[in-house]
Amino acid sequence: MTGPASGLYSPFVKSFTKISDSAVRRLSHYLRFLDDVEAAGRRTVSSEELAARGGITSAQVRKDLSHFGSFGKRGTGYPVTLLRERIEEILGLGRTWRVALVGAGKLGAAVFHYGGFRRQGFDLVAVLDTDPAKIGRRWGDLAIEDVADLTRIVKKRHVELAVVTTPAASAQDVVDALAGAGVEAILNFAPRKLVVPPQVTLRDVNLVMELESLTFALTHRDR
Amino acid sequence: MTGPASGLYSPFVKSFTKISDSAVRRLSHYLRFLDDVEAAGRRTVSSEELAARGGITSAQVRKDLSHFGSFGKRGTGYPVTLLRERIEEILGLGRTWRVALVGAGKLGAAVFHYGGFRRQGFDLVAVLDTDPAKIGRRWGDLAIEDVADLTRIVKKRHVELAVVTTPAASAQDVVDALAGAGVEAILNFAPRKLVVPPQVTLRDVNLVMELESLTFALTHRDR
DNA sequence: TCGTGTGAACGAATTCACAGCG
DNA sequence: CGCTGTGAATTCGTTCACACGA
Repeated sequence: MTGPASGLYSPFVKSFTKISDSAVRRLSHYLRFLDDVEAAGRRTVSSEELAARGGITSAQVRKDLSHFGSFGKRGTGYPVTLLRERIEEILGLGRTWRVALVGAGKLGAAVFHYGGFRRQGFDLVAVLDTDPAKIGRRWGDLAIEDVADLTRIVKKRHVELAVVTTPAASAQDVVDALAGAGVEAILNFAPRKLVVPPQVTLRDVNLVMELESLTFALTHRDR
Repeated sequence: MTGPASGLYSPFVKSFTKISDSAVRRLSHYLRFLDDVEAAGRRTVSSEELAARGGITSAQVRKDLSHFGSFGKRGTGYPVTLLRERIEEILGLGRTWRVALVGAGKLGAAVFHYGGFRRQGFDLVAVLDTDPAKIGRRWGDLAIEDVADLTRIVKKRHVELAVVTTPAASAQDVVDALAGAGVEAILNFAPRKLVVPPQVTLRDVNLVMELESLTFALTHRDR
């Protein structure tokens, strides 16, 4: 996909190495809005409308999208369906991703049951835990398997992406195993700073950090 | 830095309205590292060490801290305990915060059982749900209560902060009620863009968005 | 005319580099 | 000497403002 115009779905002639994190998040935003708008039967949408949600300006929307091509029509706006497809493609959602969930506790269960998961192209192919009481139990059409078999399972099922919901203490061991087995990206919910080799993309979600950013805001806002 | 030495615990003569979000997150980072270092019995720590975790430079660390005063000693580094206390104070952790949890599903349970919660000054004073089968059930020393009583409960118990783990469909109603009852900050896990009045600070955690930022990275990294 | 696409201007955040203090 | 604290330089992200095409 990255080279000069091979056919069809390859408009990415530039390398996008400099797209900021916040810009990527905004693309996710636009995507969700486009889903709504499309469901409502609208055919086109303006940058102004895309911006209306969340403190984004229309110029920002246009700039974001212009990094990836020009999808809009002057005087009209953006065609809803096309734009949705293009953003999905940009975000890498034009395919399914094989995901493993490590940690079958309450948080793992919450992730597992979370609807938007499978629907959006994420295919959960394994659930792993260390607890003998949980191993073998069925979650939907998957049986919980032993973390001891992680490497074998990841390799055999070509897991590309993992969600880690283990306790903090075991998280580093788990990501070492995941990285060793070839997993390319990890979403970590364990409240622990993890070290991963450079070829692995890691993202942390940390409840305490989020709460602290709230208490900071409350403490320092001018009243 | 901060103006002419008023006393003791009030070095905040300037308004910190311009501290960036990422800077606040880094403060949380430093705090966690300081906890470790302190537990290990160290007395001082350098900006270089504080930076070592996560792609932060030592200059960044010094700059971050310098916004709030000068806590370090040249040639020596920062005194661990003092710096920890100061960062806690900066983040608003010098007190406890009264928290309500709305949504007693799997995610709510995960948040509830999350250890680092109560330990770090967050005092959970209510758990609410709509499900009659759940209402009345005990979670630890709290009974799950009816969301219909939210306003009364929030007011009576002086809830300042709420964590929303309801399904997407009910999240907006819940935050409307929370905001109406005087809650000042909300951490939202429901996958829905929420509207809150300006005096309420809202933070979203969205699984799909996090996954999309991973698939974007995987799709566009140069191999 | 309307709204995109985009250079140019601006502003915010990070890094550099070094003076100065312990 | 070692390491902080901080202006200056730089990089990065956002907003402005308008030419241009549908």
